[in-house]
Amino acid sequence: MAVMPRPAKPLIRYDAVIETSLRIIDTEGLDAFSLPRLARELNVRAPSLYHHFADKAEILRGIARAIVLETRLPDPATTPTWIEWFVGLSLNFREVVLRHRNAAPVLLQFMPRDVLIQTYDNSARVLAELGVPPAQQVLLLDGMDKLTLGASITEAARDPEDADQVFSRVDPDREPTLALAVQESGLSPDQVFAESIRAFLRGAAPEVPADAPPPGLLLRDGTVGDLDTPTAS
Amino acid sequence: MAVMPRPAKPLIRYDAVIETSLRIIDTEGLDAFSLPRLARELNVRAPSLYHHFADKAEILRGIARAIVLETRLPDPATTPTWIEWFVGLSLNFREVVLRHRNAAPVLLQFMPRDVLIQTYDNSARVLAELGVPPAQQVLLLDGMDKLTLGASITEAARDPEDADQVFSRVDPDREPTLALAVQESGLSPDQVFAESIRAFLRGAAPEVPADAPPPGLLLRDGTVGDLDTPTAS
DNA sequence: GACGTTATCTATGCCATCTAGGTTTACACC
DNA sequence: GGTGTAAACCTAGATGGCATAGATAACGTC
Repeated sequence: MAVMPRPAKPLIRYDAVIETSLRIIDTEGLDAFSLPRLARELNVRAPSLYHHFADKAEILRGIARAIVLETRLPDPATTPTWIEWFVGLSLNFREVVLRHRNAAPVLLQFMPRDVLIQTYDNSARVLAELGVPPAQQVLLLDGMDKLTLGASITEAARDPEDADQVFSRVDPDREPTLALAVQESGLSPDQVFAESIRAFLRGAAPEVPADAPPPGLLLRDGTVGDLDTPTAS
Repeated sequence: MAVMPRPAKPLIRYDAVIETSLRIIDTEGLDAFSLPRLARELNVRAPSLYHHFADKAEILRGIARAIVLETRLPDPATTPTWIEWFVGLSLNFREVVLRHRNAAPVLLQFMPRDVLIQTYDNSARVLAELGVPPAQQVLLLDGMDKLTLGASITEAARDPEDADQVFSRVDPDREPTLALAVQESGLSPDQVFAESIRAFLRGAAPEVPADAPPPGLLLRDGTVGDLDTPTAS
């Protein structure tokens, strides 16, 4: 049995590393994800990874990027109004984050700015088409961004046990008003989130008719960004 | 020089541990915070900390709690409307998080539910006083929560270099619409955030007059929760 | 004053990230 | 087709973090 210092074909591919990493995090949790653990999955030794990545952070960056790129843009043809188009986009993003809830801290730390900027520009064009003046577009984009990111990341970080309740562990004795509100509401977290987006858009762009259709022309494809190899920042 | 197994007075106090930890994280970053580093600051050996805390996570929990408890409630007497009272509360929280921006990941992972629940109940009473029906209170509270948390945590995680811009690193060539929007806006992140809260509240509670004063009666003190020792969950 | 409890210590185990340096194969070039 | 250089893996090990085990001395109580 000879040693094995350089294989005929490379054993380590960028995409496979990211995919495998994400699978480990999804199934075993973020704490279980280590370079030895990843290397074992790839039938390779841990230090070999340093030939392809400068450090662990670079792998985590790739993971964050892959997650965000899973987000799909809604089809304007099937969304009745511009508000519902944005609601669909926000719900899609939230769903992607919750699908990889164990990676939420990674996403927070390595949020890929360039990918998001592309989406924002896309959305800014949608708003411009609707007649929203440029200065106001910032408010709408930033607010939706913060609302969506906040909802996705905090819900992902929560105990999955009580993910079906909007507010969990409310004591009716010590917090009677809140307990009553939760009881009366009867909405799921998804519904509350969607309704939050609608409320924000109504309040932030009252001059745009709520039943205006989404302008579908300028959307290029179904994904949030291009899937090329990550551009160096 | 004799060994020193039990001092006349305990060298390690809970509050001092949390304070010192937070100071290290604030000044040197989260990566620099380790038990040996903390112990050195307290003139003590690292394993001694395990006599007061079960593990490192328990210290981090204390840190997260201390941060949230720094948030002060606005004085209803000096806020003209109910909307501005909530804007003030949200701005206060955001300011606290940004003051400890290095601890944002800790805050995300160890968000002290019980403290927040108290604040929500407090806010629910404010809304009830304003005539908002219970079922709608959930939408308002949850939306503000997500907006505030999202804005605070994502802004804290950003590079402080470009914290003065709402969207940073926008390329006018590749993202012309967004670049124009940012240029025309001229608002600081604080202003955009405050305006987002206002927009959301207008959209989510259109039936409450925007100029209604804040009901100040039922607020107990100036802090978000009581400062007692942390209750076991 | 004896004795259990408390709060520190030293020593050590285990595991993670990352670096150093070696070895073999692939590939470009003459 | 031989030869040099770079690519892609390996083993070994340095460093440092979290956590446990067990020893020791002061305190408080009876």
